[in-house]
Amino acid sequence: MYHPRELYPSLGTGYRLGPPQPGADSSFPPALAEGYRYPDLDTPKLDCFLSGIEAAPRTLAAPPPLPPLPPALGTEPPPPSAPEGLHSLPGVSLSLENRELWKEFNSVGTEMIITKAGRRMFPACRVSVTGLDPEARYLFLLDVVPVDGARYRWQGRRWEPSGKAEPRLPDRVYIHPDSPATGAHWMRQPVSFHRVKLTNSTLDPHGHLILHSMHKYQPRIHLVRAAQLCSQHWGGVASFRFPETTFISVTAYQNPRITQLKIAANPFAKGFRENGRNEVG
DNA sequence: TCAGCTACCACTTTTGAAATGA
DNA sequence: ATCATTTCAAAAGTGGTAGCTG
Repeated sequence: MYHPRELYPSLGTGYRLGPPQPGADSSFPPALAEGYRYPDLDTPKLDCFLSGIEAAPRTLAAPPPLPPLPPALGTEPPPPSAPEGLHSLPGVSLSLENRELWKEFNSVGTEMIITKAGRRMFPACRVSVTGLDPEARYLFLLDVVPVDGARYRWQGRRWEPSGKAEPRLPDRVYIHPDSPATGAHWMRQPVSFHRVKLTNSTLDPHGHLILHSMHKYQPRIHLVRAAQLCSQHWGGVASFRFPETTFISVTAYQNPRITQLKIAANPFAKGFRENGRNEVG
């Protein structure tokens, strides 16, 4: 048993993404790879946790793009039983563990607070995985991508598009702190991304995922078969997204029903429940 | 003027080191 | 001496809100 946090103390944060290096051994045609970014290994932070591991090559192979994103928040029919995704890892599947909670939020229109210092997502993305090679090593990654090219505005009762989206911000990816770990490790128990933090600070120095406020986003989870964090040759890639995890980023909650749901479901907000801070008497 | 953002507040859970016990 | 459990203070995570800003 190894202890990833000791080996890679910087793991669990997000890293700036950059384009594939020329000459990378991509398994996919350039056209399909377009739009997908990879950890930029030039960042000092990444170099930091790479020290001590083998001198790793600097480019990761490219998975193909994901299918089109779902329709407007809160208006879509119930999602299919399986997440949409693309595989070069045959037999591997992911399921959203806290799907019922996500569906509850999604039925109202999920909002996620973003702050300068970084705010966790609630609900968090928690998935269980099957079909991995128990002996092989894998990386688990999470990123958040814009759903469309619109900015949104809360109009008292619903979210409505309100102009063009802000220019896209630098892509970052969150590397699950257990990465890399064996398939047996990942399949042993659900994989939680509850430590992911979202920020609206474009100059964020902490590696949090940078988003624009009042924009609609979709989290994606990527599973990469690779012995090392920065292995030159990926043994395969599977990318997943769950339509019910779509959300709008805000700096303050707009929909009171979302506030109620957050208070009811998030243990840290217990003080705001009726039998908590607001209790009369 | 006002929508959106920030800092701070009170409250809660989580974390980890120290103390204690077997 | 070692390991497991308990205790407790500090850190971190919540939404509310007043005030600021462009």
